[in-house]
Amino acid sequence: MFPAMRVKIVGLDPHQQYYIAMDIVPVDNKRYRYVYHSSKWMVAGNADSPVPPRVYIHPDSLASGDTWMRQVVSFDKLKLTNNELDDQGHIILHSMHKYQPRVHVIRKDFSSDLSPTKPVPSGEGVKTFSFPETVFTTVTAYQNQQITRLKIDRNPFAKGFRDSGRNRTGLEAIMETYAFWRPPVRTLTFEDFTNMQKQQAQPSVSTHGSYHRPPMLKAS
Amino acid sequence: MFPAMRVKIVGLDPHQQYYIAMDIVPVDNKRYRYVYHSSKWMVAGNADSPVPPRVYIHPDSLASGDTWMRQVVSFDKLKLTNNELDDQGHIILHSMHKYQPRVHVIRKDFSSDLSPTKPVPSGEGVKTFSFPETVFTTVTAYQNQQITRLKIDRNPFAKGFRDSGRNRTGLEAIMETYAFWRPPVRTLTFEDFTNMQKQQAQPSVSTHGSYHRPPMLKAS
DNA sequence: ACATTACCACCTAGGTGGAAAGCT
DNA sequence: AGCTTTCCACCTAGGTGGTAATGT
Repeated sequence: MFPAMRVKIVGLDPHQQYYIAMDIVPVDNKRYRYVYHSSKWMVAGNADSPVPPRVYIHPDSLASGDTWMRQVVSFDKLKLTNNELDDQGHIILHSMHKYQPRVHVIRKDFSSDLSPTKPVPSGEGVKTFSFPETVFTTVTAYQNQQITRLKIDRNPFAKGFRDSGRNRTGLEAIMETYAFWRPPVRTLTFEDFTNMQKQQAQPSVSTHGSYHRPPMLKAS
Repeated sequence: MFPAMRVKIVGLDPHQQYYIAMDIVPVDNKRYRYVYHSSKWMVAGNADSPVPPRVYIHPDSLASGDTWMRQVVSFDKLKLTNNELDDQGHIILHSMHKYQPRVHVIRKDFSSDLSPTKPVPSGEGVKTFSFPETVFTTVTAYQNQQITRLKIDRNPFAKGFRDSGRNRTGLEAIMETYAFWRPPVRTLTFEDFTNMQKQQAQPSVSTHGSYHRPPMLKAS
């Protein structure tokens, strides 16, 4: 998944162990198509039947609150597929649907059975964050030349497609629309976990930067 | 370091956490040179002054006994250098000296301060294994065409130097001398850790395969 | 004389979008 | 017609020994 979600976490108990995981949930029950002349995604019927949900457990799991808070937690190894029979542990999504990634912070002593193929448990000891500006629409081929250009310009692995001599003003115009020229780091805030026993903390969530339009994800 | 040391571990407490680490210690106090006409390493004076010892902590650390025992533990990411000012965390060795790798299994509750730059602690809760057939002589350039050929034939990254059409009988002759046509997996055996409280276990060590001659390691 | 370094071509391994073919 | 798959060139990133230059 590119650009990758990156989060910064504060307020964990430094000595407590946590898993961090991501899943991706449908935004609505619709299927979409892209209409060229209006440059918009339009509803094109009801969603396909749901697929078995999967969870991406961050590879640094299990780690202490201290370890998690000292780094930017990046989900750049998370992979998407539209193959419902996938056996590579990738997250399975339908193409041409809208989705929302969620970040879960799971206290170790709470996670009885965290698994890539089971839904993330919920309750005390699990905090879930989602950022509305990270909603995206899945595709198998890009529908919009501006998205393609952004991918090529931002992703080191697409360097071979860069046209260094091309018009830069057009690019700058895109940057005004798509504000992730650097994929932003989001911040997940907890009340001090020490208080959390008595008082159910209300996590506050702040965001840096925003997607004014959903990035498209190409399934591979 | 190629070929990499690979070990199989049995007899750990499945629920106990362990570090696994490797260090490399001098075999003697001598410096060597290779004599072509006799195809032998000869003593060429006393060893250079020792360098600050370093420890390679296996990247899967910390893990449970269960996790360690389920896999072959490979040290293929361990790197050597002759640069005494190295800041990449590589193990520092003198060229043209003889060395012996050691594998350490360290119970978590025993390791007060395991660090890449501190000697491995010793005592109850730490078991150290070494295999005499893994002694090697360090070089900056290979001294022996047979070693070069083995490296090229066995290391996927050296495929570019393979001469697929060359004489195979010569190669087979080498295989009889150097028995690591596949780098062997060594077995580290513990008495059940559950007994270890009362009775100081005497680890028994078994080896599969052997180096009849030391492999040379090229510093990079 | 011999050991070491710097740079190189050549690999492994894997992440990109393009183009053409295939599917529905 | 629109979406998906397959294969490809082109990258990043990094592990090989060879070779020529450089120490010592």
